[in-house]
Amino acid sequence: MVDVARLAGVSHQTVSRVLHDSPHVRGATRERVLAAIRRLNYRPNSMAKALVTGRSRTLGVVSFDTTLYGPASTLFGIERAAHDAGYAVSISSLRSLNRSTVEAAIQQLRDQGVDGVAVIAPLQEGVDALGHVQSDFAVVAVEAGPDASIPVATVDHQAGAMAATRHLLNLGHSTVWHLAGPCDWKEADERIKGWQAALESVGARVPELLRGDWTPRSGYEIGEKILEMADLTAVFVANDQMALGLLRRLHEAGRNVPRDLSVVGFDDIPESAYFTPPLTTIRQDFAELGRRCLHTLLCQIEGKTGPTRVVVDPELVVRDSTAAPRR
Amino acid sequence: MVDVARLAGVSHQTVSRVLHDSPHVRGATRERVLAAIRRLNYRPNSMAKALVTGRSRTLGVVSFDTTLYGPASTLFGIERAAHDAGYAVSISSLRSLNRSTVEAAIQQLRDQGVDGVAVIAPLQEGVDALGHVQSDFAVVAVEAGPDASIPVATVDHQAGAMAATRHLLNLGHSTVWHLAGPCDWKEADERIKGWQAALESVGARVPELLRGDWTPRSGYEIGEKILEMADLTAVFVANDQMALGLLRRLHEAGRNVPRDLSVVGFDDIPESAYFTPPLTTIRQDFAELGRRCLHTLLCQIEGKTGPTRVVVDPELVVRDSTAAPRR
DNA sequence: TTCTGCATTGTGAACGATAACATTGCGTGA
DNA sequence: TCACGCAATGTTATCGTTCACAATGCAGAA
Repeated sequence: MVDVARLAGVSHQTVSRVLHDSPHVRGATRERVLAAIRRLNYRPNSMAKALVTGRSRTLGVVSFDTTLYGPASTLFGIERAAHDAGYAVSISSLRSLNRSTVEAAIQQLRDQGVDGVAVIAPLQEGVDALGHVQSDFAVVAVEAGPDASIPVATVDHQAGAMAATRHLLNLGHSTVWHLAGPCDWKEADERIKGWQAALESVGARVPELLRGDWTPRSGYEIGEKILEMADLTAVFVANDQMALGLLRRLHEAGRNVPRDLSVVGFDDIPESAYFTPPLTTIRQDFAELGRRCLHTLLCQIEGKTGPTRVVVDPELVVRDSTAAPRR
Repeated sequence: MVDVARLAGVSHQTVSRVLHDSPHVRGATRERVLAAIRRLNYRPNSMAKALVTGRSRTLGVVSFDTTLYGPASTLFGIERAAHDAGYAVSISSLRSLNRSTVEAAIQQLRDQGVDGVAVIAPLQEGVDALGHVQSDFAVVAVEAGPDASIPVATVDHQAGAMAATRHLLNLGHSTVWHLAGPCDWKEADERIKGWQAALESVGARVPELLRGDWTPRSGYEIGEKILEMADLTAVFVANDQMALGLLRRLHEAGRNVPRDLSVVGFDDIPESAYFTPPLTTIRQDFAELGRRCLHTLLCQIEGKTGPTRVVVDPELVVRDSTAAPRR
């Protein structure tokens, strides 16, 4: 910067002013400085700037290391929105999600100088950790369920689950079974609640809950059980990967979906439309989630009052895995 | 830091020495300083440190914005390895991959102060951009094909394609068709080369190339063509998603895989084992790729001579989508 | 005793920017 | 004509570190 100043015959402060479009610079001076900047191929040092301003224009994202479609899509949604807002994004992906790992990740990002962090913390344990971050630091939780003590951005899993369940009930199924995600996952809980509420609202029986772990394998294994249940005509599966495993098991057993059994998934991963049969599912708009999440975070950073709770609506996508029950 | 120094009754330099485990500090002094650090909950400011040392211990990853399994897995592989090496990771995901976007992304990360970048640049255009970064900056290209002018880490796509093709030939197919990825992708090119080489090495006819765009949809659409080809008994598809689309189309037309037609994919996405039928495919070890890639990058940063070309071997996973041809 | 040498600690100047305040020069109204 | 105000620019301190070197104290050797 002083080199630029020298070449342009001004002080470094004037260079700084040109860089910030300050109105207190004469046109001719501005031109000279800009020419010098180009000539020397000068690039401002963002770390020096961050040191003095206390803002790095960098955001952190803590995410759960996974090949799951949801978290990865959310991460990219946030990155895109952050980039558009002129923020850089640092990531920290966790091998295991619990209070100490989440706290450590946040601390590490903070030490690194980020202005705020988004935590993709779908597990209850992850949410708990967030209650304890110092309140002078901007944090937003993604997918943290409805009762977190800090700002949250989330898809409305209950609404999605209700839409899925209602769709099956409307087709004429007397009740709907549910293959849920693992216990400690907030999204799994919310989807269970939505499913229950939909059944109860029409007075349908609430069958025993089935538990998977999000993997196709677990869907396949639960398929074993499902094959033995004579009265089962409709299943709402908590994600598309498990639904895939289930479809596979049913196919192996010679059961026809949707004739013998209707299946609805959740997520709408890119593969779902090409399953056998193409899967009826709930689509989540992760890009929108990322945008809204970022907005919340920026409001906190800038000290503005932003939304403390952001909810994105999911959407039912009807394909060929659902039909009226056989009589 | 001066607060800590004052509390411990030493100079800021001594605090710095304690932080760096310098041997020139008396045990008692060290203890006093450490106590002060704990007492004040002092955290070093990494940006101030970066400003003076010129190293930020942060790496950049430029990736192509996508939900594709490969790039996302590679990113996480790199992040994990970087984290273990004590480096933070900043990401910049591109909407479109061409020379100017790649150059801009690298420049932006550089301005941000990263010590080096890994570019996940599977397109020829992306690779071209890398030829022009200043040579004083550490860059490694991931999946950039074999002829790049800078260090490269890549899966051996040719070997993978050869393994897939040979597997089909060994089953007794007289030749193997290939549903390739889009033209400008290096991985697509390499897989084509491997396929051709495998066919030529046994004197088999090299059939007309089929082109998709990695999406399940394109696999489905090419399926239309494939249905009309009477002499086609085996297809090597350049990724699992397209293979899924193809399987779907074949299923709709009543063709049985593998009885009527054998299919091999590439990637081994988590869903592949549960396709109908479970897909024979080529597995890529993205975690290993990330590790090796990071090692190359760190060697450059530290001025050591590291590998200039890293190749990770893929692995054939045989499932149920391949069989001997009907006679 | 006095000097040398090493272990330990301190001092001041970077690093590259912004912030706050100081200075200069010029047009303007009394 | 002269003080005043404002526009344009310059000066100096500061952010929180590390680096290079200076200074101190004490033990052992001459």
